[in-house]
Amino acid sequence: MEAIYNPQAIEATVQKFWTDNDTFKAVEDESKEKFYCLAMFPYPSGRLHMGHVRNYSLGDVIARYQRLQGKNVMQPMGWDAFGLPAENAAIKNKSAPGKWTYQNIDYMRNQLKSLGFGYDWSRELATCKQDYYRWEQWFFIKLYEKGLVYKKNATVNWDPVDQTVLANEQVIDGRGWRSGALVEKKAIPQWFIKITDYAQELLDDLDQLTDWPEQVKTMQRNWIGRSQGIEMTFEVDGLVDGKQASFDIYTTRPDTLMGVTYVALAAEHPLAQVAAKENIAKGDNTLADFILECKNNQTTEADMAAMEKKGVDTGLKAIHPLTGDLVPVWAANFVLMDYGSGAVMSVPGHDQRDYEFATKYGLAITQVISTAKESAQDNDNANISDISKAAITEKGKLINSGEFNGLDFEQAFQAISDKLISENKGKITTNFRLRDWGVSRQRYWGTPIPMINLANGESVPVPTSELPVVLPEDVVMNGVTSPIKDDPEWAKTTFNGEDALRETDTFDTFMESSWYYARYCSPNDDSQMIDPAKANYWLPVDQYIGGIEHAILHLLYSRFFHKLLRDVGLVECDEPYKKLLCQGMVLADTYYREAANGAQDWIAPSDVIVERDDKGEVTSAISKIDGKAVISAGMSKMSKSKNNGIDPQEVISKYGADTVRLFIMFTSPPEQTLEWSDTGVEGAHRFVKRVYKIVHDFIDVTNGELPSTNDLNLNSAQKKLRRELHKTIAKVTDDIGRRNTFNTAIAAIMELMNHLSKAPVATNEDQAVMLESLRAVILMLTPITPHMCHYLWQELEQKPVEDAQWPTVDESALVEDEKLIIVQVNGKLRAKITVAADTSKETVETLGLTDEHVLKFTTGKTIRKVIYIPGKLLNIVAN
RNA sequence: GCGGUUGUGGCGGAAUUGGUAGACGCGUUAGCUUGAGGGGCUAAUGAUUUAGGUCGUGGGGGUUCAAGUCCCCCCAACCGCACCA
Repeated sequence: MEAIYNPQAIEATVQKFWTDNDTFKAVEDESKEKFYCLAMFPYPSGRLHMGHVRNYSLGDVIARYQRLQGKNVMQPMGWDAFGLPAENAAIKNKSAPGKWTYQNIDYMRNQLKSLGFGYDWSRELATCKQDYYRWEQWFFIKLYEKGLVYKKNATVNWDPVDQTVLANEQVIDGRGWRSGALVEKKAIPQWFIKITDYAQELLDDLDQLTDWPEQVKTMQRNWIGRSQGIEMTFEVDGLVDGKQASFDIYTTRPDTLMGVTYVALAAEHPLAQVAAKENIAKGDNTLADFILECKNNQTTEADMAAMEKKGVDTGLKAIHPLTGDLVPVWAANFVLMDYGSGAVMSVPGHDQRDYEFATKYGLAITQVISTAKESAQDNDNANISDISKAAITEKGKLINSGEFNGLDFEQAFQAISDKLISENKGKITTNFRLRDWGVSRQRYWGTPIPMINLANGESVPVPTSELPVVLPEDVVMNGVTSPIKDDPEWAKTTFNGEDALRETDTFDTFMESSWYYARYCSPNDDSQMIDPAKANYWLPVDQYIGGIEHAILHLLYSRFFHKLLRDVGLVECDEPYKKLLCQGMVLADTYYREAANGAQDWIAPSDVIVERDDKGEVTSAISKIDGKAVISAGMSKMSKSKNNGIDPQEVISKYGADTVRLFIMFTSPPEQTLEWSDTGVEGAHRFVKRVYKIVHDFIDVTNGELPSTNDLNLNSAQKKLRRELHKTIAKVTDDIGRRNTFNTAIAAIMELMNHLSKAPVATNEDQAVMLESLRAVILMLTPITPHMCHYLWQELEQKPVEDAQWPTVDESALVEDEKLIIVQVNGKLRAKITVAADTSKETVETLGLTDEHVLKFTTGKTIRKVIYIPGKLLNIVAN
């Protein structure tokens, strides 16, 4: 065994061993408990970034730990290969998205291998390959046949100059990123999947997910947004366009119905459009202009919330369904046609947005709810609700509401809905905030939607015998239009002998990522989407790991897809992911200089030297290149735009993959952000070298002849060391297996190592305890630094560590014969006393009360109370 | 704006059930070691102090014998918001 740790040589050798021996090939085996460990597959963007390294290190640590626990582990890997960046890169490089994607996959696969992740590469898949997406097309048709798919008009971002649809991220400050043109809203026909049919089940089944973070479940609950309310019809006074007109409104606050002073319609609402025409006829263009202006509004919720709330009176009057009063009908930019019915009732007295709107436009504000807060006699009046200053949004008793006065929220809900129902003007409904899933994208690099548009305007599915609808890969991107939309020949087809055109839209890439976890169970099956026997062995995924940014959309779509798969009989369980871990982002220092034009010139952290004072506090930072000062902007997410990305490849070649993995697992708990630190990496490297050295020195000192472990007679120092060892095994097992706090597990191993490096190895007993300890240290580190541990285990045991067993705790080693008791006076630490473990409560109290340090604080005072927490703490209350 | 999260030494973080705040690591300081390496080892390291103590977990209040941990109010930063993945 080499005396000097050489990670490059060890890692290459060990990786070859794993490949040659198919170490991580997973085979169904009913006799063993299975463990399916999955980290979210990457988008093949070119190179791995630290976020990937963190994600996959977490997965690999868990997978290897479970394997040492004796489980039959499957850990697959693949590529989320469709998406927008490939199109952008193809335009930039004048290449085809497919070619770029496959090159990236080849490069990144090698990077993953160099990090030593234990994947079953025989299960690798790429979503852009037709043997994958053909089953997605097949499944979409199944859903169509089940009535879960429909087509409707929906709004997209339209770039009027490039004549193309833009993704939200391609719209910057309301303008197209390439053309700079003001982006418009445009309604085009698109395909939707009825996720709302499953809204209740998606909500209810969150309760089954006991091993998911509470925050993710809360976010999903809020996103699904179940509410109970009333849907009612408002009639329009008089005739509109010569006809009777009405519109529907949903509200969760029917108790405030008597406070409605106006109603608001979306600018695109048909009634607003008609009113605009009628107003023009009367010479008033205000409404028409406003509707035109709203065409340029952004559609994202965040933009909507941020923008100024504006509206225009349509001139129409609606009839209040209970009072019969006429209320003005406004068109407003904050009401969206795509949400609900495209109309809202406005209660400025009890809704803050309505309040601001009414104040701005001089609309009436009526108070119909009185709260306890408001009537409280409180002269400080800091929290008193005052209708003259703001809306009262709390629930309370009804006032100014005629026959409903005095009712509370529940009573009013009941009474008002009863009345509306009896007059046939409304009904109680359950509403979901969740909207159906629009899966159409007007882009090229995605799964072609397997539908055919007939001459008569109808759409029909592609016959399954004609699947897959193949996406051509040998294309040229012009930067604007999708190649399959550009090519008039591609869409041409026939249906029942008649000429017809294929759908040229492609699927949202969330479609592919919604079922890949299931395809991994039978990735090469060319006769079916999923092999139910195999899927039912492996599923659900026992541990899923990914970024918190996927907490809502990906995880919700994928839960939905799983239920769809279940309902066509391909899988049995109700949920795809049993346990979920959401890792935090990876941050790095950021530095910049002011450029001449005032912009920030971002400087890579590797080009910066920081200077410190003698307390270790950072005083300044200078550039390595020119020695001049740079400005520190603190820590931010590693990104191209801030030029603060650390290339995993460079760190691996300098320190080895084991060091990178150890640093990442040690520096932060998994769900927190991780701050990159070069000195921290060096610290991790030092530890790896220490472990290597202690095993090397042990083998050296014992001359390869392992000590006898029978009939040992340990002295107290040896017993103490053994107690430390078994305490560490217990802690590490709990930290990795239950808590997923790898940082504290590693800290505990480091602490043990600090004891071990001071322990003697002179006698057989010394060596026996040391051997037991080193075996445990290697095993406990195997999930984290697998290459070194494989090598050391081979040296020590002449066997592959991957087939070893996780160490077990010897309870008898944990028994302590002495306890440290903390003695407090009035809750403040005053003394520490050591007593035999079986000392009685009375004795400890006497010892505590007569301790000289305690007496200093109790003399002249009366002892009021003595609290004893056995074996831990004694608190004396005296005054 | 809405929803979610986070806030502890010079820094990353620990404290799992309300019971010694600061484990482990980084940095810094001092010492030892001819030391082939991005060295090794030993020790110190929250602030303050009259050296008895006192103060200290984003800020303010509260509950308790005891609060980083529980409750109320506030502040700041970060993530998501349906066409980035």
